[in-house]
Amino acid sequence: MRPDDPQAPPAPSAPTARPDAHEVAAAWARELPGVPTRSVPVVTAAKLLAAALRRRRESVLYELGTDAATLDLLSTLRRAGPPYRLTTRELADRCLVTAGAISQRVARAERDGLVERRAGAGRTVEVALAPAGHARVETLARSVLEADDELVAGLEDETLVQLEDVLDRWRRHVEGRAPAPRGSASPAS
Amino acid sequence: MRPDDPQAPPAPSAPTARPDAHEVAAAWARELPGVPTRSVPVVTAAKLLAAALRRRRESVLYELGTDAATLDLLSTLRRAGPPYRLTTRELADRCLVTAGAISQRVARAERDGLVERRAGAGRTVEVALAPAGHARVETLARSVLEADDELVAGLEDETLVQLEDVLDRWRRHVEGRAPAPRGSASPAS
DNA sequence: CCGTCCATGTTTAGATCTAAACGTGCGACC
DNA sequence: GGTCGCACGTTTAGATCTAAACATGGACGG
Repeated sequence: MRPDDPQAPPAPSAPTARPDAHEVAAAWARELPGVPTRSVPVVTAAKLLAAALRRRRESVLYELGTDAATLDLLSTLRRAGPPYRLTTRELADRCLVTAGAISQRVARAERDGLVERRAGAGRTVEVALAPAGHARVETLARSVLEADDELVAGLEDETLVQLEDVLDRWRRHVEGRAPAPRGSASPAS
Repeated sequence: MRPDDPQAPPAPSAPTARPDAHEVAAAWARELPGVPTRSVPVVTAAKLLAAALRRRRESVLYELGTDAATLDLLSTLRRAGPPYRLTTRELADRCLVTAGAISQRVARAERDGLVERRAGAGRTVEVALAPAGHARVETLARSVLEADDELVAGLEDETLVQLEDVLDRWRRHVEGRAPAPRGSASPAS
């Protein structure tokens, strides 16, 4: 993270002509008759939604001078509550990435003065929020959660619960058909 | 892509203890009283679903000896129909990645004998499916679409349409609040 | 006590993407 | 005609992740 780096690249730019999922399905049906294309529109919709959420999150974070990986690290420490300290392994488990990735994230955050590393029991390493990191994550978390809140502002509580339920059940169904490795989605904010 | 590489890494492994989204929301509410957490469960659910879909896709492709980027390239050419040839720019637009990424994807695929590059009109470069690539994408597309079909096998057509509709509308809402840059989701198969 | 094994962290190699720096056909405009 | 500038494609630098190679502290069994 380089908060005030003047060399920082410009924020995300304009949208692209998006190929329509139904056209894709139609193209497959035309080119490979007999192949099942019923899944194409929904699967595509799910992917595009997640991509849109991710881009929006990144855009918000870019404005705040940071990135998703750093927020994930800091917010995991913050949510853990006092004394805001976790080992590399605990972080890896909670952030759903490998320990190697945490090691690198911590190195970057430490370089920026946001966290501190100290030896813990045995061979463990404890990562603690530094004062600067604590102040930082407070701002970031509030901004991101408030931004996210806008995304569901127009939705009834009941609608929200139903949507969450559908998405969760579908996910479990998908996971049931193929085990999930570590890494990928950061569930938190 | 290295179809039969004996040095290939093992396929995706076991699941990880997943932090519950409601617990995350509760933790924020506890640590930062007043911050809105209503969005956390749904946003998390959407991300995790997309991650699950992605992992499953990757797992299927791993079995078939390839990867998502290559499939995206080959299937975009295949879906275009005869003569199965597109310029770098057309590919970039349809695959939703930068032209630089396409250049690299094509270099890899060309190295594997799946596509061929030839000069087109002006400064354009045309990428065409090589015979091996054509045969390959046929298998890949069928396998992937059939695997995806299982994911929606238990769902009524009407349910599917409704779900797609909700996801699409939510995505448009999200995109309306923050422009989408290029790159990210591959919509196709 | 000592050796084996396991869990933990870090480091490195490799993959892949974006953004930006380049090099270059071509058409527009004067 | 000549020049300018755009659009295209490639290349490079930098970011970030996973998997694997390492290194090491502790526990447990003999």
